[in-house]
Amino acid sequence: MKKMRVFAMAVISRGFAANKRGTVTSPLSFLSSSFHNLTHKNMPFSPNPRIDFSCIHDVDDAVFLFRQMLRMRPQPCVVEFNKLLTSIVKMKKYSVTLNVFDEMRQSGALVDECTLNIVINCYCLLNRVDFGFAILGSFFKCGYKPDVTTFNTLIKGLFLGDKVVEAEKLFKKLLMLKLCEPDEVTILTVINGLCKAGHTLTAYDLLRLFEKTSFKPDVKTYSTVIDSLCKDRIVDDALQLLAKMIDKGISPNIVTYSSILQGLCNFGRWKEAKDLITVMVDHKISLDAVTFNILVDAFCKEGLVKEAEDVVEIMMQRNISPNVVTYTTLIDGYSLVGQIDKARKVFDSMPGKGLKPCIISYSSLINGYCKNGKVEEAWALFLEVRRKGLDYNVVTYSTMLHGLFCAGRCADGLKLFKDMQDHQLIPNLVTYNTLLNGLCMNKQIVEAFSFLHIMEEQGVNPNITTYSILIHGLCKDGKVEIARDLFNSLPCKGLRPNVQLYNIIIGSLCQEGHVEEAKCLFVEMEKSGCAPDSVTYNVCIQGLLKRKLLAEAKALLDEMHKRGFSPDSTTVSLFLDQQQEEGLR
DNA sequence: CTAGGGTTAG
Repeated sequence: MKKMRVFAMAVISRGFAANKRGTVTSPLSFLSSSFHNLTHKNMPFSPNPRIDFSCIHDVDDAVFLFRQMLRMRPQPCVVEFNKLLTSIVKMKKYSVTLNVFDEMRQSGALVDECTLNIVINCYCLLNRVDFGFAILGSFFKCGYKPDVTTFNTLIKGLFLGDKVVEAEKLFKKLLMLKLCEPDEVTILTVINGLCKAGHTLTAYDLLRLFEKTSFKPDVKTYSTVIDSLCKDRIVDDALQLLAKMIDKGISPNIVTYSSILQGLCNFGRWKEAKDLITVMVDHKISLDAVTFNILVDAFCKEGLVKEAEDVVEIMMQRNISPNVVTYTTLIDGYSLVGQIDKARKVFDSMPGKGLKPCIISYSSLINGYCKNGKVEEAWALFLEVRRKGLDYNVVTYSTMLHGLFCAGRCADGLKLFKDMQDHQLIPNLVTYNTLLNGLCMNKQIVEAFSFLHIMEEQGVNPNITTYSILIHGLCKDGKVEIARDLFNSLPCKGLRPNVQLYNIIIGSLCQEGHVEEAKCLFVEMEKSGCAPDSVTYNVCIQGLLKRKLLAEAKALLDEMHKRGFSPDSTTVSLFLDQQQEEGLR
């Protein structure tokens, strides 16, 4: 039935575009018009039918309409086909778009530069920029020239595929060989690509370079770099760049301000954040849902859920509806502070507000249950995802994996890991670290090391966390010697130990009685610019006390106090035990 | 609404 409706609407809009004024014309009036007018678009059955795309609601509608278009005589022009392809791209069904394109070619329908650019974009979004480049051949075959859109899309595709160097090369080639005239999208694509690849400072330099040329970066480009600087924790540089863009006469918009706001909030610079909001209001930039969600998130991350709720309240007072992201952020916030019942309540309240929990809402609540030791509830939710027809992502799986291992359910964890790959989801670094940690916690060190090799084979590079997990596992298993060797091998792998790792290894060395070596490492970590934290002092003192080295422990305790740290409860009770023993003697 | 672009959640 639905298909019929789609077709009928398409035909109706095709047929009667003419005579909108409704004037009555003499039956003979055509005699007075020229032949040119007879064939013009005012005729009832125009040679270029216009298609009504508003009837497309899902991908099936689009494909159905496409098949109808192929059969129409005269056939709709290429522009109409391009509109159709675009509608499928907007639904993120890139493979379907490519299939439709194939059918177009097989049926002999015309394609133009736009069509080919749409196809290249699909390949890029499917992470197959190589096929995108292959389409360049079609351009030449059809007698078309790739244009600035083509190159912008290919550059984006290279960045998406992590081919940063190649992307830069293509951009340079574009300039040197004058393949096309770069525009503001080109600049943004390159700068954004660099930022997202972690080369914020390169992007920053390039931006400053562009300022001096005729390629003027626009507000989007500035905003991208500002956002990246904020995420790289260099908020002050972001603020400077903000001042510079204003200097150049480019007005920051809501996006620019939101990025800065997020940067300030995330680093606890609340006062400045408040001032920024005042500036925004002065500039008549009204806060939108995204801005409010940033504030909700910032409060939640600080554990200030009450304040986060207040922000939501203010949002509603200002007639800005909290959305799925807002509530998902709250779920995450409540989960973080252990108020899992409140998290659940927020989750359950969503449908009543006309909002459907998305996969991230589920992941957040699953995470909340796992972190609060309620793995059964987490598992029930995990299964519900499938029933609701939502697609799992890597995070959902990694979260559930973490929960299962924490509950000691190793076999289930391994099964889930396999299940994830059966669902075509590719484990990332976080997944592997979760898996390794789970195995190590459950004393399956050998198994963990075998997965270390698998991850390397899969092209997932272990980071310092990966090795910290393994070293921790070895230490807990009493294999301090092997742990130390692995620790010493890290610099060769280009990895620098962090505080957490030093704490693990120093703590284990102390416990095993290698106090001298632990002390050496303590000195070494300070020399390498890695400042000891309160955990470092606690594990060291605890190790010394267990070895009955009371005097040395006391000396370290003094130093700890001088640095503004306090001993934890374990350290304190160990001290008391020791002093009691001393007193008894 | 014929093609390519920046910001929010785990």
